[in-house]
Amino acid sequence: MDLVVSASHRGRPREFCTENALAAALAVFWRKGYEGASLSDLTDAMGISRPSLYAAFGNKEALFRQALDLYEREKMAYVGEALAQPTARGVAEYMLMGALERQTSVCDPRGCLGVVSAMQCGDEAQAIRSEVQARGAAANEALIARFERAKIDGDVPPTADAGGLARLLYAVMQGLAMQASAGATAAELRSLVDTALQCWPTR
Amino acid sequence: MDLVVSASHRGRPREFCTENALAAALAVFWRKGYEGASLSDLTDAMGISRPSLYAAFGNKEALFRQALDLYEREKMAYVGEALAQPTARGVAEYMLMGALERQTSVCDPRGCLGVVSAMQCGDEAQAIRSEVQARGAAANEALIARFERAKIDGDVPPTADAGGLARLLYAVMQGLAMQASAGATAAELRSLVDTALQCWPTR
DNA sequence: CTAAATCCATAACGCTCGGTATGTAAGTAA
DNA sequence: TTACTTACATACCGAGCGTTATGGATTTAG
Repeated sequence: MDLVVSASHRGRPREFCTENALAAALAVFWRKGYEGASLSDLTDAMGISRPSLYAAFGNKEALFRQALDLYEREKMAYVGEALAQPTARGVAEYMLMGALERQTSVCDPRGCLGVVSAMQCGDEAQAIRSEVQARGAAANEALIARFERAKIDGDVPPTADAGGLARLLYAVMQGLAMQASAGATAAELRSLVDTALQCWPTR
Repeated sequence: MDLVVSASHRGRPREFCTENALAAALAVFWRKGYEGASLSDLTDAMGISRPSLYAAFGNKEALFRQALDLYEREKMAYVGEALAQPTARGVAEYMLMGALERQTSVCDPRGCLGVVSAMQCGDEAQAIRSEVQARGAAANEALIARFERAKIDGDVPPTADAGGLARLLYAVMQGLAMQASAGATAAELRSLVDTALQCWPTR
């Protein structure tokens, strides 16, 4: 049990940047999903060999989890900002506009890593599926809590269903991601978001 | 080129019912998606051997298409009925209630065969993905046309965006299917649908 | 300079995949 | 019965999967 974690670089130093490699892996998972991304796809995009991948990241599942962390940290930051908006409508606006901006970005893949990976049903990927679904459920819970608070704030009518509003908003965002990855144009996605915001209550 | 299609059963008759076998295959595809369903999964559920499957249905892709036809014919019939409703709100109500009923059925798998299969990204399954997306796009176009007519009927305000309404409704249904296959309870799905209908314009 | 440690490259492992060749059983038509 | 047609059962194919064993290259520690 060697617990020496000293950063003294003994032995040959690695020849690639793990952060860049992880970003490349994220792009592959994002485009193809967890099971759709083969190790050859990953190593090709990362520019490293299979043993290097296993030495640096553990295995495919661990690599995916790290890519998912990076994705949430860098690409889903707007969700946290949305929850901090002062009104329920502001939350919905920030969420939908953030999602629209993300889905119409020209440099990132279409679709949502969480959405595409949560739909994978392979027998072996059940753990991944559960993990992604758990993270989505946590975000949904945060949305519900935010709308509950909005009821107290008088921000939405006290008869409103906070859980229903949260799940509806979440469903629209999931559908937005699906239609984006199905090839909808930016104008079509924008019309979807605009209409959703026109329909959103308590303007 | 033997064009004799006479139903004279020459040779050994097959020992299984193709309709039952196709229904069993549909259940497997529905639960696991196109790529997630292996030939072993399919033959086990259908109770037939691999060569029998290929003789009766062609190959895995052809089998999926036939299962998809069966699915649309038997499980998505409510979409056509929805489009025939007299008002735009009636269309939305019928669509969402039909989807809710489907997703909360106790005898069928959760989720939507189209949704789960459209998210498969494997290199080989691109044709399947395109096929499913094309069918979804056709349904979306029908929805758009229906809401355009609703504008003429004075059913929705003339300033409304028919395309936006159609894509929004479609997105809510996609999100509903996703949350259903992610394990949401019937009550949660019902709250989603109820809230969506409360938000729907021109009540 | 030697020894230990760490990384890279190649190739292989066992497994599952979709699809098929082969031989036999079961039915009809003469 | 005899010939022919069709379906079933078994076993196999080549390819791709995630993972790892092996050996050489490159660095630091003593």
